[in-house]
Amino acid sequence: MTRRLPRSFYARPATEVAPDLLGHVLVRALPDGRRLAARLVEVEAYEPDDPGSHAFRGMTARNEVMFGPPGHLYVYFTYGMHFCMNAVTRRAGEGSAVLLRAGEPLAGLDEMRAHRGRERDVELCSGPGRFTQALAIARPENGLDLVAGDTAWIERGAGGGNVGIGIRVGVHDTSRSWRFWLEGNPFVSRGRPGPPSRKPRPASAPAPTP
DNA sequence: CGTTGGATTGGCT
DNA sequence: GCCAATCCAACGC
Repeated sequence: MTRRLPRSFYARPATEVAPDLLGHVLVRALPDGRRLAARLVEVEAYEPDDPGSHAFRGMTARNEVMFGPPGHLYVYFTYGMHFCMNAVTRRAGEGSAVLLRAGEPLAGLDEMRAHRGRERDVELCSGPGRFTQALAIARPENGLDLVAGDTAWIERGAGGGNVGIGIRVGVHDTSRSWRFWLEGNPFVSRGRPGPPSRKPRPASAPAPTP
């Protein structure tokens, strides 16, 4: 039996691949042979013709992996200090991917703690920048093959759980609710959007005075 | 060529 | 809740 997700899994629209990835397990093999693993609990889809996507304005040196064949890892650098990782979807030339935003640590937690400089489990992989740091994924890992490579891959997991759906973090587009997470999972990132967290107060009521 | 702000995080008010 | 950190891609002139 094969545990690794095949190329065909990724060769679909990102909006289909993204929710299907929840519950599967991202495995990272370090150069020294040690393995780290985390269950995917939060992802976001980025499609062609999607103004929120890096691929929207065409291929550049930065996003060229997004336009390559599916099942590869697209890693980019942002805010001058963080890396984010995506699984490339659709067919070569189409420019689409799924951002891996958060994971539940399963194996190699001590390595993750060392990479992160943090102790608590919930601070290891709960956020796109944290996730890449915990798994030691950066510029050199951009473009690696998740299907045929031996550096990182995604294995079938238990899946399951209710899937929460909301707008993507940092993308001001309320018409595309392409953020997916495992409802109630404590390892989901602190991303602001999703369901409204505060009840509206009557307009006539006085503002709360703390 | 200069400016702007980002698919973020962590620390401080 | 607010904001600095710190690089660089995208865009305007």
